[in-house]
Amino acid sequence: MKRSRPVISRLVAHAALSPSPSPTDASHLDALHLFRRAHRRGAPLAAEAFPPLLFACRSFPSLGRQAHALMVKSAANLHPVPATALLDVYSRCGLLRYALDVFDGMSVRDSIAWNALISCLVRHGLPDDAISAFRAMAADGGPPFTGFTLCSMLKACASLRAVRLGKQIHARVIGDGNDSLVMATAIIDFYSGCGMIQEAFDVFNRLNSEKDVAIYNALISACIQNRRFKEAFSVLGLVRPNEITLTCALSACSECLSLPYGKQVHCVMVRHGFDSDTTLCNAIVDMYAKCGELTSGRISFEQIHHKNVVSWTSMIAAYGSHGRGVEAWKLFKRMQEEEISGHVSPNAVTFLSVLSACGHSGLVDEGRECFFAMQSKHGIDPGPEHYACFIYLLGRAGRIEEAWKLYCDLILNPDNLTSAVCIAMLNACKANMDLARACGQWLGAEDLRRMMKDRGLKKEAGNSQFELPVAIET
DNA sequence: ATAGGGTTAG
Repeated sequence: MKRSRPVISRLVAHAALSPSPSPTDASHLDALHLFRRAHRRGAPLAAEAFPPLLFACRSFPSLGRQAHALMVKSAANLHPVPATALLDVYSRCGLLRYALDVFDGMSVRDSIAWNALISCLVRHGLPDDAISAFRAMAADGGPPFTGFTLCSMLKACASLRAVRLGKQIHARVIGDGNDSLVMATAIIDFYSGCGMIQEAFDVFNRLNSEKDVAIYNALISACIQNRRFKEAFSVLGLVRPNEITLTCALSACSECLSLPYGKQVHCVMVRHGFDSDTTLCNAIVDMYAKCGELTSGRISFEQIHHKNVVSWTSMIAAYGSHGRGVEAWKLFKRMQEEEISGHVSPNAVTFLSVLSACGHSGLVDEGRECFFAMQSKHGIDPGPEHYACFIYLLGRAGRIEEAWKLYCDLILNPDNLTSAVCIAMLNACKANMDLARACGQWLGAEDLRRMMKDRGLKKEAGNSQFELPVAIET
């Protein structure tokens, strides 16, 4: 069975064909090669072999599926340890369905298996299901909670703004005497997500232990999320920054339109040799674009070693917001050339950015091509926000009938009748009051109220500059 | 085998 069916060989060959753009991927590939050699020599597929193998599969989602097949062959999938590792790989690769199937198939579920499930649900934006799982875990016969469980639950509570449950968990953490930094960081992040900045500061100030950079980052991020930029910058002055600290700092600079401070952060980044961190580089591109320095943004973009989908999308969006639709479109085309060589592919946000850029510049044909290609070529279903953007584009270009037709198809499903869609259609109807009335007829009082509420929530804050009180520690 | 802090749109 070992030599005649070299599944791992094919699996690793497949990995070698696809490019490995980051050093992490490369080391994972090394691990896969090692596994292949052992497997070729006829080493038994012991259950212990799978967790490290699955760890290496994080970089290569298609391999996880094949590792799973090997686990079934050797019955390793019946052991909770490799099964949990498998669940986690599926979760990290965005394969929710497979992850849940693994959990359902487990006959023994310890705390770690439950934790991995809850973490998976939170990661996939299903906080309600995470809470249901949490309650199921608490039911008779379930394994006990651990700090891991409570950390994931705090995240679920933040995304639901479930203040009561979150506070109950906070109380439980105190009752357990769990005063770890990880837990405190999760609690700060929970209060921050619920808009309770004072509570976040209280947790931070009550800590007795030595603080690490992650908890400072959480506090800085909390200030920024709650628009307390001055405080964000003063906390920033208290910590030796890492890549994440600087990324936070940049988002504050972008929000405040503070170019001089953004440049300082850029300098600190270079001095610390953090320029291989793609996320940080993406924030640099965004900061320059938001502060009006499009060319500096472009230069920074070109210098990113391992551009990911966010890098490309940020630059496309930068051109779009500067009214440079043609440049945005060109970059989108170039991105797709890179896609053919296997590096990156556009996601839903990319398409929205392209549609928006085309809309601002009146590129109707390009916008239409983009809208239809996202489904047919890339298998991404447009959400209501894509429809809204496309309808807006068509309306601005005077293609009211085309917009109307799209709108009528769209709202056959009431879930699509979002405020953005209605506003876009009403905008398109400006030149045609009969259509505007027809459009308005679809809306009940509830919808109108919802629309106005949504508009209120999304109102842009005014852009003003202010002096920043401290300098960054280098 | 599971947990904390980060970037993209409207």
